[in-house]
Amino acid sequence: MKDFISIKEFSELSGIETTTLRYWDDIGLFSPIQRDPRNNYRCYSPQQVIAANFITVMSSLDVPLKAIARAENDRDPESIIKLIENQEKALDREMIRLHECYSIIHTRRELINQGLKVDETEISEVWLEAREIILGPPCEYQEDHAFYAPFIQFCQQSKDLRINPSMPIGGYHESFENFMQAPGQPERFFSLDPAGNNRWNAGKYLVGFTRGYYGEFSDLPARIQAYVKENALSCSGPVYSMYLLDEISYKDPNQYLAQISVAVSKA
Amino acid sequence: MKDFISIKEFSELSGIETTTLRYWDDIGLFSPIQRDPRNNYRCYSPQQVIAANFITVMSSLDVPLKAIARAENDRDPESIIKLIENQEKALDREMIRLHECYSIIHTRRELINQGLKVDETEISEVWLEAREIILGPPCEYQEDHAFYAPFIQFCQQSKDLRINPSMPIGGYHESFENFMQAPGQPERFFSLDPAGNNRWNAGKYLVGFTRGYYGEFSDLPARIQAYVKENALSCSGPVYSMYLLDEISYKDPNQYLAQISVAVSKA
DNA sequence: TTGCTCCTCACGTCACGTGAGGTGGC
DNA sequence: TTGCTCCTCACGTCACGTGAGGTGGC
Repeated sequence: MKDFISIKEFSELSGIETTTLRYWDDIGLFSPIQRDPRNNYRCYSPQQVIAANFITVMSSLDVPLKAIARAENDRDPESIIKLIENQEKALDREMIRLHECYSIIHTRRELINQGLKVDETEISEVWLEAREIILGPPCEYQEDHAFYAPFIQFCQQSKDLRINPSMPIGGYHESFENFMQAPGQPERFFSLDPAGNNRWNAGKYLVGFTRGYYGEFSDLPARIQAYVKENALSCSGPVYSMYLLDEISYKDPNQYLAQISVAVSKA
Repeated sequence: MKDFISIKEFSELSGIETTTLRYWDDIGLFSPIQRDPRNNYRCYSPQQVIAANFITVMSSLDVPLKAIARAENDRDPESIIKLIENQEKALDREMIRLHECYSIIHTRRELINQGLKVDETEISEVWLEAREIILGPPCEYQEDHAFYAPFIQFCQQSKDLRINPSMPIGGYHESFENFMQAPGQPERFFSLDPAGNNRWNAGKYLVGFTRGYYGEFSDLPARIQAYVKENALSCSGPVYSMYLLDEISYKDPNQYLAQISVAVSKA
């Protein structure tokens, strides 16, 4: 008896808005099997829900309606298989992308959380776990010693390497002496990246904090040196500087929070 | 020296189109740190690439620019953390959704592939692996015996159960006798779904094919019965009917390809 | 006549993309 | 003057969402 259902019933059955169904009809993507000759109402058959759901799935995967319409237009199995195969590949890529995005924002959140918990005034010796990083090439500074040019180079390079350029970036000095000579001009830049080509080794680090704009560490280097002397430490390894709180978290550059980590051992 | 870079340089550094950068500026989401007073050119600082990349990541995750702008507007760590936390949850859900979509289109593709390889004229005994399914309630037919009403009920129910309604749907008969009495009116509907509440058991099945509209199996039931007699088989278990090729693959209902699987054992 | 569902048509929305026409410094 | 980069402004695009005004059968 009830071979046909109204647009509203079909909408409830399929979960697709009536406006969407009308739009699909307009652009020739998906139409009711007939119109009521009396009042021009759209008449859907219940089984059409199968095709409609398929379109919903493809559309929810960001396949343009035109591409779906093309396949629906020839409507032979080979076209549909091709459409699906392309989408399966796209889905694989999308999964990888989402994992990357997750790791980017998750890392960012962890840094901010750390930044909020930190006691900025204290310098302390702590054990840091290893972290994968991308270590850039040695920075080539111009006469003005500004880090703009090397910073741009590093960003450019990680973009060219198709490495994700959204991971937090920090500065690297090979030795404590080098750091003390020019704290604001790192020898290299690095980026926290699980897909890194290098690693920030686990070990004991002297960790201190300071507020201020990128590369302006105020009296922190002096405070660290004082601590080193007082406790008779030997600063063996590299120095990492990075921002736990930066322009993403604050408008005012004076609030940016830098963390300096110096690899140490008892003298 | 070069503290500022042009919109084009910033675009190349960040990988963001100049049109997008202008749009972000227009809506107050992300602006250059200043304008050149001489010609009103936008002047970006290289470090802005960090914030811009963060916006790109969030935007690529379908966070509305307005939501990003709100967080960017107060720009305190707590707002950013909330924004990220929400997005992490959304990402978890999105991953699950993508897996579901993958399984939906992959299943669909496998059915179509099977449908293309099949010898439609032959009835054969084959071993079928187990499959997870959702088995609907017994169908309640009206006087007209049409399967529209029960079909709608099944769709509605699987929608209410928040089960994915895009998996292929088929018909189920508890016994071969029941199937032979009304091949086109299944006792229940089922849906191929890895998250199913039931299963299509592994075992030996008599499998045959026929072309035609949903529920119209032509002479296939008779051919199956003839085969059963001839080979002295006993049809123990349930009968599953499903469409390998349906309205998603063909315009013409006469081309739809049904597969009937009857559980059998040697008499 | 009233209510109800449906119809078409026009315009709005979101995040840009695409010219059109104009400016400023070499 | 020419070429180049940049500017604003208007309009187009995609997949709808939102009324406005009208129709047909109870």
